[in-house]
Amino acid sequence: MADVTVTPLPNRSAPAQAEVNAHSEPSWDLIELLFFAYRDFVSDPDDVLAKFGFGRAHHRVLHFVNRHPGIKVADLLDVLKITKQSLGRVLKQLVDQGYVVQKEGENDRRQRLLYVTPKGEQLAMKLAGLQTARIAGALAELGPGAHEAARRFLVAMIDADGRDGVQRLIARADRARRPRS
Amino acid sequence: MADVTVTPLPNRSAPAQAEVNAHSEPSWDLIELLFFAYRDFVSDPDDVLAKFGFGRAHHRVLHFVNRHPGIKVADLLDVLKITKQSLGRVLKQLVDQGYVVQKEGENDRRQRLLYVTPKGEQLAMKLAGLQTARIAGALAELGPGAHEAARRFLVAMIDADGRDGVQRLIARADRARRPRS
DNA sequence: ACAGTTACGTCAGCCATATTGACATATTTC
DNA sequence: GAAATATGTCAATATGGCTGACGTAACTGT
Repeated sequence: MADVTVTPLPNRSAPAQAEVNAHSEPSWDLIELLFFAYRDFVSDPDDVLAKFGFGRAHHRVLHFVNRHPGIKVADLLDVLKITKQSLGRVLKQLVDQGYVVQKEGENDRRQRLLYVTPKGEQLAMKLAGLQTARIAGALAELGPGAHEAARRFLVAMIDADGRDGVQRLIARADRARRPRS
Repeated sequence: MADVTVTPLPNRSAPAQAEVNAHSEPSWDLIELLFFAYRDFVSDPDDVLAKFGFGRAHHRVLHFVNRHPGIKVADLLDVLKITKQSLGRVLKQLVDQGYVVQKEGENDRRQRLLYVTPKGEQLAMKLAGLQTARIAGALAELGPGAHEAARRFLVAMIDADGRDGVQRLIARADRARRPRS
């Protein structure tokens, strides 16, 4: 595919964009900015986690357990899109070291519902704080409405069929962590 | 590295709570949306790459060599922030299989300047096309100005000290790939 | 009540990608 | 000519994915 045709496209940093599609010039700027932004975004937590002997995998598990107290193992697997074997390794470490606890489900005693301990919550919140600081710094540089613009862009970047699920997940988590508000 | 000191923070959630480093409620929505959006963003190329026996590492190398014809190995290492040993493995595969070629530097014959072959360019453009399609689809759902808003947000998310370098990199690449415009 | 399904765990092995550290080889620079 | 630079390579190690197979407890439906 793709003759790399030289389309002049005087797309300076001005507003009013070109309608880009697969046949036209790639969106080099956003492709690369996503790469760099995401790399830096995860680097802050990485540094802290390294001191605990943890990695990114632990972060993701801890994060979603913190956000979804009582989440089922199966649901966590679904969110992370990894196998139970992969999850098992990091989850075991988090449990053994007292960051996460497992409780039997009340209705269904096969389930191992996951909760963060106070120690786990502390770490999770610390990591979230780092990422929030970066986000807040970025949004502060931009005008009001930047938060909403970023949110809408990111939502639109998610697979169409997973989009609603993700948004429901986020909304549900907001309620879960704020039981009596 | 920041004592995690208490910071009272009248937290209406359950027991013994939350010390956010960033003295405010975490930006849960953007934190999670970045995770999901980026995961889907890289999944399209991943699927194609798998058919070639390549992975994400190959994609990154191919991408930046394509964008920066004649890039020095040292500069590529700097952009990717990996070690030369890590680069060496994937680069060797790309060279052996005819996606990338190395040429001696004219001024400095120690350098091995990197270029994509036509075959390499074709693959790089195919992958960029997939990511561009996703981006274009997202931007099309949002109003005009969404591209610029996304660009500014992502730039602001990059480490302050790397930001200028990244933007110069992108601008330079735009010129490099468009020699006779 | 029993068969089948579900939720979860675990053992074993493989692969990709990253790391550190040491060393080798040209080549350029001072 | 010595030192610094650009690159390559060998070896060992860690992390975090994967597949496949198997096990066990608990729920579900006829």
